[in-house]
Amino acid sequence: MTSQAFETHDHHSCIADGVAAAAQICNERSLQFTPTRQRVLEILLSEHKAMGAYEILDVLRAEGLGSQPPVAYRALDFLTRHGLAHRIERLNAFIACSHLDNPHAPVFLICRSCNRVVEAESDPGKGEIGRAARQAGFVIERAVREAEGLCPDCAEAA
Amino acid sequence: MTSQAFETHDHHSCIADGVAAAAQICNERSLQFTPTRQRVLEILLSEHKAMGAYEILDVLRAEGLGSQPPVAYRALDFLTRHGLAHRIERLNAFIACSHLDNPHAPVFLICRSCNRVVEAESDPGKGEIGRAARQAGFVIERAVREAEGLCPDCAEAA
DNA sequence: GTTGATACGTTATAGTATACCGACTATGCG
DNA sequence: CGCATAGTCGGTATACTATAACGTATCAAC
Repeated sequence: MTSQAFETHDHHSCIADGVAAAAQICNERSLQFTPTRQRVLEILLSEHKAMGAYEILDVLRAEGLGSQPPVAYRALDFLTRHGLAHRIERLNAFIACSHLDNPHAPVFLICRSCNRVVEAESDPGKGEIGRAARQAGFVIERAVREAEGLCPDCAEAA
Repeated sequence: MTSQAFETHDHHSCIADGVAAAAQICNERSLQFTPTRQRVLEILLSEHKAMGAYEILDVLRAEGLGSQPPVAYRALDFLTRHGLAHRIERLNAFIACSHLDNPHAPVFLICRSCNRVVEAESDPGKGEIGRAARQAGFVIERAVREAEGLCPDCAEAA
C-alpha cells in the first residue's frame, strides 16, 4: 500500500500530468475524453479536497460549458465509472483519482478541519472488510473505506 | 470479530431485546429515551435493511408521532450519536445497531439484490484503514467501512 | 444513407437534510 | 420553592443532492 501524504507539491504539473494520463487511458480504451469531461477532471485535480457536483457545476457554468445538474453528473459518472475519479460517500462529493497507474480499491483519509482528502490504496480482499465478508459468505463488488479525522498539520495545530 | 450472518432468526424477540437493551443503556447514561426515539429504534429493528429517513417518517406520520422531516432526523441523530443505530453512507440510510453490548467500529455488508444489511464488528485501528492512517500521520475519529455486493442467498441464486 | 450507440442540452421533479423559531419540560442549584 | 439552564419538540421554510425523461446531434459500421 502506498499513500500520498498530506504534503505540498508541484500543483501545476500535478494537474497537467493527471489530464495527460487520463487522456492516454481514454485513448487506450476507446473512450471519448470530451471537453466537458476533461474540464471536470481538471477542476477536480486543481483541489486536494473533494468537490460537490454543484460546486463543479458552478465552474462549468461560469465557463459556458453547461449550466444544468445533469451536465456535471454525467461527466462525473463517466469519470468515476472508469476510475478517473472517485466518489466520497461520506461527503457526497468527488475527487480526482491519484493512483491512475493501476487498478485499486481506494482508502480515503478526510481531514475535517482543512477538508483535504488523501487517497491511499490497498487490496480490498484483505483487511477487516474482506475478513467479515468471507466469514458471512458475502461476495464483495465494491468497498467504501473512508476515515474522517485530522491530518498531521491540523492535529498538531489542535 | 463477530458477524451476524445472513440467516433467519426470531424477529419478535430481536426487536424486544433491542429496545430493552437500548432502554438500559439510556438509563445508565441518563439519556432520555423518549417515545419517538424508542419508536424509531423499533422501526429500524423491525427490518434488516437500512431505512431512509423519509421512509421512517412515513411510519411516524401514520402513527401521529410527527409529520415533518426534523422529527425523524432528530430521533436518528440521537440514536446514531449514542451508538444505538448507524448511518449507512452508501445508502443515505439508517439501521439499528446489532452490537449494543460493546463499543465498536462497525463494518457493513450490503446486499444489492435483497437489500439486507448485516453489521460485522472489528477494531478500527487495525486493518487497511488504520495502516494507511498511521503511514500518513492521520488521526482517525470515525471510519466508514461498507461493502456492497451479494449475500450468500443472492449469490447462490445468481 | 440508414442504423445503432453514445453524448449533449434542457426541463422538470425526486430525494435527502438542515436552519431556525417559539413553546414546553426536565434538571440542578441557591 | 423559584429560577436558570439545557434538552426536547413540533413546525415552516429552505437548501442541498440527484435523476427521469425528451429531443437533438454526432459518429462509426454496415
